[in-house]
Amino acid sequence: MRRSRLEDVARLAGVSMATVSRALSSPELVRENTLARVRQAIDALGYVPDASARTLASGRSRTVAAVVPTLDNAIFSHSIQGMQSVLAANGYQLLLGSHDYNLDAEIGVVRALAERAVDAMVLVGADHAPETLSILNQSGTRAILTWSLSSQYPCIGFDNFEIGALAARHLFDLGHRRFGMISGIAKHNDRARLRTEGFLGTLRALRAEPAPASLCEQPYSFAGGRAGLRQILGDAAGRPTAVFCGNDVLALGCLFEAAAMGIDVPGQLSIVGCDDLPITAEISPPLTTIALQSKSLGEKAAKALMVWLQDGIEPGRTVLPVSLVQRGTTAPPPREG
Amino acid sequence: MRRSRLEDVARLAGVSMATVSRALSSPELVRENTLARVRQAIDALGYVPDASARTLASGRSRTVAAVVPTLDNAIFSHSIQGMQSVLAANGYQLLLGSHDYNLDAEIGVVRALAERAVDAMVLVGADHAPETLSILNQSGTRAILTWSLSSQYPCIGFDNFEIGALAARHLFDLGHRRFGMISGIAKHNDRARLRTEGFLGTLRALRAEPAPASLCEQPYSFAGGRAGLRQILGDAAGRPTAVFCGNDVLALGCLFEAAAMGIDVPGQLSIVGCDDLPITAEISPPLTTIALQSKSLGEKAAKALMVWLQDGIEPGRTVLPVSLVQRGTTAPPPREG
DNA sequence: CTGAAAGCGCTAACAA
DNA sequence: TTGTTAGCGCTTTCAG
Repeated sequence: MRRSRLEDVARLAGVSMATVSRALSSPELVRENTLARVRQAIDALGYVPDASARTLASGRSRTVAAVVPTLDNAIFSHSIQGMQSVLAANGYQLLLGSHDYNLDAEIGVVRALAERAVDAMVLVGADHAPETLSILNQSGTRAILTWSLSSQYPCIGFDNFEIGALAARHLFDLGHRRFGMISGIAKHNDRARLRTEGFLGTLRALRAEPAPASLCEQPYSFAGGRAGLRQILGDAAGRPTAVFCGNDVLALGCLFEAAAMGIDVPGQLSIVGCDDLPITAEISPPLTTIALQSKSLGEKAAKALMVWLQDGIEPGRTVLPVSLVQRGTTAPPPREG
Repeated sequence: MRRSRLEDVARLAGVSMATVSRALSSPELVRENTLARVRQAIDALGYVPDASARTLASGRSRTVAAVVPTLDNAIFSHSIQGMQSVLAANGYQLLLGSHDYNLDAEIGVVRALAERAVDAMVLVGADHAPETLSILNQSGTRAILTWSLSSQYPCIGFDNFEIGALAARHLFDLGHRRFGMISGIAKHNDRARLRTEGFLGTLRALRAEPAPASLCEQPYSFAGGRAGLRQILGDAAGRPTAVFCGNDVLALGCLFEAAAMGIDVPGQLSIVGCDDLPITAEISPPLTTIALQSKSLGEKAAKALMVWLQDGIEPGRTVLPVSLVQRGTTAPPPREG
């Protein structure tokens, strides 16, 4: 028993294919009575429309693609979850791709997705291979950048420089003068780069720039945070009293390592993270972090996309607020002794 | 300048459309020389094939859909990440849906996805609305169940009853005799139900079944775990000395609440979780939990799907191993006094 | 090894 | 308000 088609429904309902098509996509154009007959026929046959035919004929796929570095980080899975809800509520589906922080891999993912004739694509960050952009261009796929800000493309994100600056000012104001930073891998990642620049630039202006030995890059994992702390604590001499981590996962790793090393937090060492993952408020001591609201980012990006696709209004540049949440891992530095 | 089509490539290369089509999907059927000319034309025009046309004509979309309760739980985002990698490596794309643990919402999601003419669908659990199954049936979409086991459908998952049993035996063997359980919401969730049954059934056989007051259901969140502990600790009289939580998020919430209440873990209370999230090994005390390997589940499900789609071999019923990892939150019960 | 031609199932003018 | 009809861009027999 083969899958039923529009024609079968039309025959059973005693109307034309066009009417069934309208009943499906613009019911307001069909008389009440006819509509009922069509719906009955659809139920009776268990008719399921074929999206590829619909896409081919209409030129719109009602599908949006999102390409993220990884789903293993809660901030991305949360923002995807937020996007997904909004999209589904508008009858759109989400195609997903990931590239594990590799912009060359991203090219292939974007190409594969562009072939799918998606109506729009969501990318993370402002760093992309030229080829990625040209594929988007040649296939005529609309794109929106998230997490970062851009002057060239529609975007919705955070001021990552300001995030670093916020951390710097908070720690400086507490009285710290010797700083360290554990950044994510900066290559292929403008968010990581800008946070570092914001942190260091602000400290420089305050005449408190850390020594290069107090800076390091680590992969976004607990292990990375642990290794980072060990690395920047190298020599006991100019040892930092405060460290800013590129995100909460690094900060948590750093905190765990401090505990393992018997370093009191925040007594001997202050730690600031970024993202405000739910767990950061629960552990002990709770983590001082910079709140980003990733879920809201996803929802807002999806909403902007819906407006773009449905009303043709291209999204501009939206800057989402960031704020430092002081909790238990920051305090004034220990007295020199 | 409009997007170029197969016909444009054919004209430029001086061959027929059929040859270009073959050059793309079965290059081994085309003479070396011709192939080169076609490839050159493709590059020159920046030709990107249209997947909807290809899908309509061939009946295969090279797209797989996954429907999960939520991406907010790391176990699902990890398994999706695992699936995604395997799929991408085989030239398949992943369409994503979620329903927030609501099986009625799942119907709509599955319908929307089935319309997309996906080649196969991955569902979570064995609990599904009859309508969900009939949509899959009528649209001829192949489906595989994950996380749970089923005798009716291809599946790859865990023996959730055994998970509960494992926790029960571990705690009983440590000497505990008064037990509590904080389950996830069992409605619409066979995993939660079976874990509870495994736990209670095993204790019953050991003549140590907990009182109903020591059992509760909570949403999968830290707040749920906290509320759960407060609830089952109600009366100090028959207060449990050990509690099994439906997953690690609940267990973590439970652990946080115990800390807040000044209850020593594991001195006064033992806690067992399930999932083995990375964080459970890092916090203090580290959580005793049941390891599930969610990423591997996703990869294996995707691989089974690839075999099904490419070689026509329907996957059977795969049971993935589970094992209890004893860490710091379980110990013998306190001495009565 | 290559070409011609018939659809795949649906939408969107245009007509009625 | 409804029907007729011509494609959408590609794959795939079937011939040659």
